Parts: sequence; structure tokens; C-alpha cells
Amino acid sequence: MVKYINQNPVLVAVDCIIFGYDGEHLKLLVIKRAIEPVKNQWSLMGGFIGPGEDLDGAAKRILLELTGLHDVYLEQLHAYGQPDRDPIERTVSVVYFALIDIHKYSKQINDQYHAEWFKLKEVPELIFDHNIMVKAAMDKIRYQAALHPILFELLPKKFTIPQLQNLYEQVYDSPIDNRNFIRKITASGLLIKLAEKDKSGSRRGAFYFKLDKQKHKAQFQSFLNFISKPK
Amino acid sequence: MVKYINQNPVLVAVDCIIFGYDGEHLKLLVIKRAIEPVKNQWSLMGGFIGPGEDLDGAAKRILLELTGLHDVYLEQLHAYGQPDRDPIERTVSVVYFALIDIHKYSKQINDQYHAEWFKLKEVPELIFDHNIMVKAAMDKIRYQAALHPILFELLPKKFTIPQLQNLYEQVYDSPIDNRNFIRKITASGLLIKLAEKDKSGSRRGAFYFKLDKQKHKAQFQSFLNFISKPK
DNA sequence: TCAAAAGTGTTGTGCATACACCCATGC
DNA sequence: GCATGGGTGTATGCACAACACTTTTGA
Repeated sequence: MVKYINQNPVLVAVDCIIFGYDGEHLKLLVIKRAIEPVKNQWSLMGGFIGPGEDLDGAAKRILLELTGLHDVYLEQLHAYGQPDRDPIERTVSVVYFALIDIHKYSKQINDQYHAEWFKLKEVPELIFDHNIMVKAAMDKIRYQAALHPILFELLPKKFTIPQLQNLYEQVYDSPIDNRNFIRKITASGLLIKLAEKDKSGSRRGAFYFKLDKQKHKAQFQSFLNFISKPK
Repeated sequence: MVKYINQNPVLVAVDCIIFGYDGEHLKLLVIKRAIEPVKNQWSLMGGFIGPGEDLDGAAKRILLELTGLHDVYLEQLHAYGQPDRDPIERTVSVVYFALIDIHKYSKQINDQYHAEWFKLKEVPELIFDHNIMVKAAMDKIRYQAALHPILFELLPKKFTIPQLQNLYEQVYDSPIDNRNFIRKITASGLLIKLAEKDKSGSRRGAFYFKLDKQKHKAQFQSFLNFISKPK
């Protein structure tokens, strides 16, 4: 079989930055690395691409392995290729980020990885360039969420407006005026009010809403301006 | 030296999508591929990453080889990893797009590649998945240009408002109201009017402007809304 | 004087912001 | 009855879109 001559093959890994939201805090799922080097240090979940597997496929596989979840919101973030980013062997990493409904994740699925959720502000030191990747992912999510309704991917089927608002406040790490917030959200027409209330957070209870999936899909590409523009 | 076991190294290439604007049309620079397979077919300019070279570095090198230009606007677009995208050998391609001032490009620089500029609408069939990459790059540029002043990268130091407007019209393939356009542009404060006029396009002549580089840098990250929102 | 492109203002509308109080309920 | 969080309305200003005519000047 013919090959390109004089080229150095390298390893290609896919790493996944997995975000979740428990109703209070935005969280990141990281694992204790199982192999040398830096075994047992905190790391993003990742793996090498298999033969016959494309990048998206590898990301889905890795996510499935760790979380047991299919059909997750997954987006390619960036490729990292510093020659020395992995001290053992040259490895180019293609990084994806995922937004999952944390309630669908069950710790039992795969305990071999010693996975743990950390609040975003309390994420420990990660191996290699993984901290940089996480920062880039947060920047991208803030950018995207300001224009497109991606944060719903983090919520369960039923959620309340206060939960949603808190999520935005977590992502942007700043308070939001709730009258204006509600107006924007309702104006977008993305939510369907349910009869049921969540009474866990207050005496009065907050109405549950669900996402109008048709509209969500239809409006995903248009610019929605959920977030006040920074002056 | 220790290595990861049981992994298949693959080739990693960097391909560059190079845009230029000649004052009339948005154009793409492609080359006639020099090596088998599909030798002599139209292709993006690319190359394999060298040892000791990171991805951005490889992109810069490739761009320099073809155009002779340093300090070009260059942005990573996406990584492509379909197992069979290159029929010879598994190759993951990390794609960058570049916006250059076409006047700085001189064909003499490097004629071995048989490079040619094509109007965007007349780009020929390219090898492998390169057409898909170009489409993705255009989508991204439209997205970016609607919010951030990136298109100035395509213009020479001195340019006229009609040129600039035509560039936006090329990118979005639709006419723009020039009163509203001028208002937005001047309101942004990004342009500095020069005394000189370009008399080549009309009897009356159009004033040259240059970019206020301070403001351009400062405002690059903020949302500018240059383009009317699609309803 | 005419053709061809450059340049210029106004108005209406909708959207974003700022801001403070009442509501419902369980204890 | 009171404490806690949920929910609601209005006034103001700004930014955008729609729209047509005058200016300049070389031929």
C-alpha cells in the first residue's frame, strides 16, 4: 500500500469537556487519569481515535463510556497541537465540549474512571493543557449562550424560570434582572408553561416549563440576544 | 522511550483556506496539488505538521510558503477526521482560514504550486473534503463578520466606503442600504477619513479611509451588529 | 449637459434597560 | 402574621430599518 513518504505520524486524541448543572451550580465532570504518566491526577475524559472512527464518533464514544448517555449536545471546540503537550508521545488533541442534563448521569455507569463533578470555580489543577481547554470552552459557551439557546441542554425536561435564570447567572457569573429576563425568555416563545409547580425551592412554588423543541430547533441559528451587551 | 501502547498514529495535516478581495470580488486561493493521489487537481494549500511544530505554527508556515506573507489574520476553523477522507493514508486535517490583502500577494512568490485565485462562486471542484471545508469557512466568516470587524483584514491600508460596502455585499451575497451602512460604520468609530480620494471608480471620486487600529483591536471582541439580523 | 457613482437626513418602530412592589404559601 | 422566594408593569431612550434626492465631475 502506498503511503506518504517522510512524514511523522502522531497520535490523535479526543478530549471531552463535560458540563452539567444541578440546579444550583455549573459543574464540570473530570476523571482521575488511569494511565501513566500523571496517573491518578485529574484530567478531562479522553481517548485516542480508533481506526475507522471519525472525530465526532470518538467524542460520542468517549462520552458514552463515561456517562452512559447518547444524544448529547456535543460541539467541537478546538484542536491543540503543541509538540510537547503530552510528555510521553506527540499527541494532537481535538477537544469537544458537551452539555448534559446532570440528572441523567449516574455515577454507577462507570466507576472505573473515578469521575467527579466539580463546581466550575473549584475545578482542581488538571493535567497537561486541560485547564486551558476548559477556559476556552467556558469562553465559547458564554459567547454561544449570549446568542443562541444552548443552555437548555443542561436542564432537565421540566425546569423552572428561577432555575434557568440562575443557570445564566452561573454562566456569566453576574446577576440578571429577572423581569427583563423573563420578558426575553417568554418573548422568544421557546418555553411552554406546565400546570405543575416545583415546591421544593419556596413556599409559593415555581411553575415548571418545558422547551418547545420545534421552536428551539428553528431558532437555534438566529441571534437571540439573551444577554445584555457589555458596554 | 516509553510510548502509549496499542495506539495507531495517523498523519496530521493543516490546510489553509485563503480569502482575498480585489475590490470587486471575494476570492479564494487554491493550488494544483503537486503529489499523488489526485495530482494536478485543485486543492487547498496544506501540509503535514512537522516535528517540533504546533498547529498554528504549521498554518503560518504553509501560508508563508504560498504567499510570502507574515502577520496574516489566521483562525482555526475545524478539525476533520473521517477515516477515509484521504484515500492514501489516514490523515486528520486541522483547517485554518486566512484573510489577506490580496494586493500583498504576488504570484511570483512561489509559482511551483500553480496557485490561482477564483471568485468564490466559481471555485472549481476541490479534492477530498475541501469543498465542505470552504463552505464551513464561509459560514464562519459570515457569522463572525456580522458581529466583529474582521473583514477589514481583507482590505488594503487605504480603502473607500464603497469598496467596503461591496465587500460586505459579496460576503453576504445581498445588497445593503448604503445610508444605513455608512451610519453604522461611522458610528463604530473604526474609520479615519483621509484627505485623498480614489478617482478610479467614478468621476466624483470616493474618499479613502484607513482603519483606526487602536479601536479595531479594542472593539474586536464586542458585538457590533454590522449586519441586519435575519428575521 | 449628461451619465455615473458618492454622499447625505428623517421618521417610525420595536427592543432593551432601569426600576419597586404585590402574591402565594408554609410554618 | 411573617418570612421567603415567585412573579408582574411601565416609562424612557436607543438603535435599526425604510426610504429618495442632491452633489460632483469627467467626458
